[in-house]
Amino acid sequence: MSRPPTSRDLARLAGVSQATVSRVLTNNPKVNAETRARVLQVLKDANYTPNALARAMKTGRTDTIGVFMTRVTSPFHAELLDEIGRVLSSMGLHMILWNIEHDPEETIAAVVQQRLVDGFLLTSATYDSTLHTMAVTSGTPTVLLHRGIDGLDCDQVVGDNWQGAYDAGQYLVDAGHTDIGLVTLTHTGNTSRDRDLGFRAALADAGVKIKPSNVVSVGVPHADGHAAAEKLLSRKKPPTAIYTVTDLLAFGILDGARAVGARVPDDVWVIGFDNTDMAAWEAFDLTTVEQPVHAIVEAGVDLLRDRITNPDRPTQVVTLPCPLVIRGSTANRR
Amino acid sequence: MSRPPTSRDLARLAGVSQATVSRVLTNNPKVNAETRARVLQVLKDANYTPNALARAMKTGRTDTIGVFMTRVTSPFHAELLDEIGRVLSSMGLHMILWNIEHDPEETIAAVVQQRLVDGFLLTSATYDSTLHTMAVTSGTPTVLLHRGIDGLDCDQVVGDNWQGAYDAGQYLVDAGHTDIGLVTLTHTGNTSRDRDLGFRAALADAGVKIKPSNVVSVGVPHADGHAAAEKLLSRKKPPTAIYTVTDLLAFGILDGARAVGARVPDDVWVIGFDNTDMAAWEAFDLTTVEQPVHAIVEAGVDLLRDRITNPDRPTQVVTLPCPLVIRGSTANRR
DNA sequence: GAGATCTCTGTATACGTATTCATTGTATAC
DNA sequence: GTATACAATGAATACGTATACAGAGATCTC
Repeated sequence: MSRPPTSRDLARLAGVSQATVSRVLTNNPKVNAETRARVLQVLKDANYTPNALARAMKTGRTDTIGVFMTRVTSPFHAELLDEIGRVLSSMGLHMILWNIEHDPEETIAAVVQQRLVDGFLLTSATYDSTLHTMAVTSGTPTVLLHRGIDGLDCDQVVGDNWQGAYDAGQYLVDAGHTDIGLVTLTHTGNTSRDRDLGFRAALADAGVKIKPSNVVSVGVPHADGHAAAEKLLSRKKPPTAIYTVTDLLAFGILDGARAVGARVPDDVWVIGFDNTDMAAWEAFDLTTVEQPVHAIVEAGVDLLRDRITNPDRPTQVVTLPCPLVIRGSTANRR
Repeated sequence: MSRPPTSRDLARLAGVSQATVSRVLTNNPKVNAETRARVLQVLKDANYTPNALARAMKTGRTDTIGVFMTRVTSPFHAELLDEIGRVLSSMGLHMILWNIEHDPEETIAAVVQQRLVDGFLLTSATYDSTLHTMAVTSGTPTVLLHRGIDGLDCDQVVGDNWQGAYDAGQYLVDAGHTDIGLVTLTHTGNTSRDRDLGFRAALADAGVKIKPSNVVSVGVPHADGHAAAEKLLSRKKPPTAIYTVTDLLAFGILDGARAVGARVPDDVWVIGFDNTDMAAWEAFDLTTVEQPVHAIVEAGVDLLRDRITNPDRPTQVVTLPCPLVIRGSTANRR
């Protein structure tokens, strides 16, 4: 129990060379059926598992994927992480998880160089971070998931945030809303940007002006949505609908509405973005734009594995549709 | 860019032997100050990072901790994971995350043997799983976090679930409740068990009987809490308070109450367990027993690191207090 | 029946680092 | 002045695996 048995130990036990044991382990066809059977039996009896480090050092592959994420406690991110774990595991891959908030830049830079992983999944790329460029220039296979970077020569899988936001805007306009609140994020991801721009485009196309005072830029937490709602809804003439760029903010907005006594959807409609599991809870019953988490992760991991085996193929950007999911936080009242 | 530079490459560049470069890297004092400076300069210029695999193979340490968790999307687990990531990262340790639901038993067994990690943090131990025994008998340093196993010879850090539950029960009894619902979990963790037993003990000590029909056993998801609440509250004479063993179930119960038109706390009080961030949201405003996540993780990682450097010290079980946090889902009405 | 082909196995080596051992040069002691 | 300690470095090796290479039988071809 002190030292795990090595392939050499087992070779001795089976009366063959270490090379033959290794051949059995790697399913090398050039090994006699009887020999293979005998070796397999010995391996099984000894409950042997190859040393992953030695194997990785020799083959250059670790069967491990590095995942960079932020704010795991955010419902959408948790769902994304869960899905990534599920998909990687189903392919026999391990996952090392780094949190962009916690891990200092130099740690990340070191990791990118270290070849600890066969590839990276970046889920939280922002324009003011250098992580994605470090990853890409390191030559390690990398896929941007969920958040993309326009023009970056790197595989990317993103939702069609712009179109989803556009649909949400159109839905509000079609329902007759003209005084509409917009709660956006201050940070610089492509998601929040497109979810902002697409929404504005829909309103502009319909000739609906959005008042500057109806636009609030906030941080990511629930409390910020709460504060934004209080600000918007405690005005003399509050907007009749509020759209925001994440479900988490929408939950905050719903809570803020509760706090100031505004009824949803009677007094104000609320629309979020992500369609997290929680959006379907009675407490929120939130109309929201769905992100196809499963499809995004599936496609992303496929791209990554493909690139690992085929590093020189041209990069690819996959965009997946984000359908509007209508629930009780909005209601056709026209 | 194709092949990362090795210590041997840099040794040549610096005009020293590979051994000297290695000594510089490991802060070996037996190296001349000038030589060290020259080597460091070369390392820096080349932007060199040691190959983690080779280093791990030689030293037997990977600076990586394996974390086993389940249902990352559950709010409490997400918070726990986030905290674990923060603490490990602050100590320069990487984290490999496995999900007990997704990863098959044999994968886990292999991992435990592989020496891929310096130690394990198990956060979801249940009595009907064999994971913890596999980990412990493998000889790899292991700490049980959050969920413990009574009598297991293994370091453990858990909240005082029994006492927290007892306090919650006493609080309800003191407020005059006599018809109390209890929503428990069907699975076999020590957490749900103690949160059940402690609560019952408080009621028993106060001479309050708990009707069998008031006890519902469910699975973990929100929907199960929802269903349980509907069942309990749609009776002719529903209980005046419901206590449950996780916040997630409590959220479901609150939503179920909403669904059947029961007002909280006017018609029914609700108490959860965990004090997740969400419990403080207006939508729930949940009275709940706090789990000291930060302290649990901090203590657990300390124990783990201690055991890694000192494998033979006796095992230790740390129990941390779980205070009751009173919010709007209950109100003193006597 | 001799040469050729094929199947199987063992020997030797490499991955990149940390570390033991031996060696050189320098300083110290007498 | 030699003997000894010490500081600094290089050469060699080991971690455990995968694989190129070579060699030994066995089978086949004509």
